Amino acid sequence: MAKPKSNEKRQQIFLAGLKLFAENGYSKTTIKDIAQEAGISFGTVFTYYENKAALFRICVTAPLQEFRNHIHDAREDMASMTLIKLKNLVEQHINFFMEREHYLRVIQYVIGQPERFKEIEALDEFANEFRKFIQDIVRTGVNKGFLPESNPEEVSYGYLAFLMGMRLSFTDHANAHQTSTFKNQALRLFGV
Amino acid sequence: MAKPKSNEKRQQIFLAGLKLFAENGYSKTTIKDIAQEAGISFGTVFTYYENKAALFRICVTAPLQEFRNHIHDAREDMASMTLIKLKNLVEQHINFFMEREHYLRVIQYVIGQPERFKEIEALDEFANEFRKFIQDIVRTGVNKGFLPESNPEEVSYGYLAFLMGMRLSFTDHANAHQTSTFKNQALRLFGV
Amino acid sequence: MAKPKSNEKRQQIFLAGLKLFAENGYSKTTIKDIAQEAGISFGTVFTYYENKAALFRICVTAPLQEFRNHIHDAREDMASMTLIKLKNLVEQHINFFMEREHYLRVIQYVIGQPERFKEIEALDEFANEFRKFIQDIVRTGVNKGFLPESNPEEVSYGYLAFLMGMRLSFTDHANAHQTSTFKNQALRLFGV
Amino acid sequence: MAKPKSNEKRQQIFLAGLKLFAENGYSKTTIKDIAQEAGISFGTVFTYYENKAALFRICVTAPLQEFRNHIHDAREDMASMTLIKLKNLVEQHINFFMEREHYLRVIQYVIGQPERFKEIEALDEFANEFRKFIQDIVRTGVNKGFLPESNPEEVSYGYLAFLMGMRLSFTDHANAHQTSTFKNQALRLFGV
DNA sequence: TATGAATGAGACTTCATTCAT
DNA sequence: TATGAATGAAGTCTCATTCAT
Repeated sequence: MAKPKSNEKRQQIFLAGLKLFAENGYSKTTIKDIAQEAGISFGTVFTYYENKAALFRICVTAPLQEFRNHIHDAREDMASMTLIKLKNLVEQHINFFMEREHYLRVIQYVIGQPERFKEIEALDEFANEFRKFIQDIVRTGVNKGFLPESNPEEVSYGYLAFLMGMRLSFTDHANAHQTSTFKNQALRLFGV
Repeated sequence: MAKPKSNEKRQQIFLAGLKLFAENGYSKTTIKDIAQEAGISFGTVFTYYENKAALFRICVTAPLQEFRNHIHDAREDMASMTLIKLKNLVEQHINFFMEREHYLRVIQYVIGQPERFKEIEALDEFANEFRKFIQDIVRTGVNKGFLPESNPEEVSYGYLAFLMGMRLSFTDHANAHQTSTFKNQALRLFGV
Repeated sequence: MAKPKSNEKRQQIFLAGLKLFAENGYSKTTIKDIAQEAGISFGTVFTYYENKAALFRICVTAPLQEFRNHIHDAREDMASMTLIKLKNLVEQHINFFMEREHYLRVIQYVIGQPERFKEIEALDEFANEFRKFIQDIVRTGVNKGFLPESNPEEVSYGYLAFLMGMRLSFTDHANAHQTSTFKNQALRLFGV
Repeated sequence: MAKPKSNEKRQQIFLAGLKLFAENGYSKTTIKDIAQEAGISFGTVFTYYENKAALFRICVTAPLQEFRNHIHDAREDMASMTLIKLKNLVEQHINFFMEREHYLRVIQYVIGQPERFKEIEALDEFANEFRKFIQDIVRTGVNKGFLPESNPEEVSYGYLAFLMGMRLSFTDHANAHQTSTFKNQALRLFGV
């Protein structure tokens, strides 16, 4: 039989893992910690996930779908893209990446160990998809005239670099650094 | 008389630690791994560094001085800053950050766990210093007229974010991604 | 439901620790040795005791209660104390100390390193209590006339010294040395 | 060639070892500690003693000669033994044992591990010699009439037990406990 | 399904010993 | 002879995983 089990508990474990892996890295995070965070006994973790590595893999790959949905929603609107819409999109991206500090760290963890984690392929695929999307926007914007002449690939790499680096550019975790600090700069990468 | 402690060996251990901490994180990296990378016996590591945490601390803080020197050299030239000089500086920064993949990963590791690593203060201090430097450039550039009107603080945050994120924006470790891919985008953050 | 922690196993570890700490001292005794003696895996020791020092602490302090009970039982009889009863008590003490060779050695180990082991306070307290008890007996005996005039404090120190030293006065571990060898001498310390 | 070397340094190491082995036991005491106490480099210890065990062996056996001399001096006087002389002798013994707290602990350490230390034979031999001496005194005293009828063997065991235990009967290391506290009790063991 | 006692691989670290200087 | 850098055996302890309950 598949996995009837309690999906609620499975989700609790997942969220606990996501949080703790992000905060402490893979090795420092223990199954016991995760169980405690999820409010269950550590033995139960193994009821829902084969082992620690399997849980980590899920924690890395599962959230990508959320990112993807974010992109696809906007992609349908490509034909009707305007500068106003781009500005809104950039704001959404910044909020999205700023809020996912934990998850970004997990991703960085995996990028840094490509041989160790095969999940990197899923990340790679997502990054390609995201850059393609940005390149489409640039081309559309240039064609429509609301963006200056640009190298789409350069913009896509630069914009992703910017988003990935935002949360690393300040060490304090106070929420003093608002989206607004970064929004103007992000738009400059589009030449606006 | 016995052989004195060899600074060469100390440096070998340091470089091995820097590389492996960056690649695998703190916990996954073992003293044995470091010793092997450095071509010595694991016991020798303890001849040169009190313990693993002390070695890590050095790996985090020692390179900062190099960064600092980089900045200070340019700072003396502030009065004679021109667009050409800024372009050269940006190119240097990009090369510098792109080459220090290992070290950047260590820094990210520490930023991500501020409670765990007190060395973060040294990082904080450096980041402040770096941003101040960028803000000076922006003000100078605006005054001299080779940069458009800008918010110096925003530029400094955005530029640091960009530099920190560059190496995370692509997962393949091929050296296909040259400085040139990022240089134009970096300059855009200055409004150029 | 899982198996609850077994008090039996806890006791096995305790006894193994008591024996081996006594025979080999603290540092020479390894957790592995203790586990082997207790017939368990070394990891299990840490299920029942936080660490080696904690186990040692228990090995030092727990048996004191047994000593105390021994004393208190007799203390209730103080009013009806006679020479016959004193002789029985001394015989009990000698048997008790002779049988606890292991434990005495642990105590000696702690006494010898007062800065290292704070448990020494519990030992101190017990020693005071024991000497007080002996002093009561001496006073009672002198009052009742079955003991000659004596300095109660001197007797109490001498008697405790004698009991502590018995097991160190012969190096062979044969059981040739019976209680009887020491009983007459112990009574002489009471002036009998 | 034998061992010309510096006898002074050899002696320094010996004294340092005696002190530290006594204070901390065998395992806890490191060669580095001993070297530091002796004011030399730890490598030099190996110039004078083959290894740690060899140094320990010397620390256990060498002082026995001093004990022996103490006894032999008195033995020559056996014919002229009197109660006065016995009292003096007992006082000397008590002082001697009270002062050698460290060394007594080393001896206890060896007694407790008879299989580990072959030096125990030297200890055994000394203990036999000492008890024989005490037995001679008892017999002489009984013959001369200044001691009551006694079992010489019992007295010798009891007296040695008392001397060995004295320093263990109080945990504080203050010098409040003078010889006098124990002298009367020691004499009681002789029936005086 | 949920629990946690039992296990042992593997990490960090200490320290006796060797040996080049 | 004196030194201390280099080494690795061995100890303590953590923690992923198994499995009986």
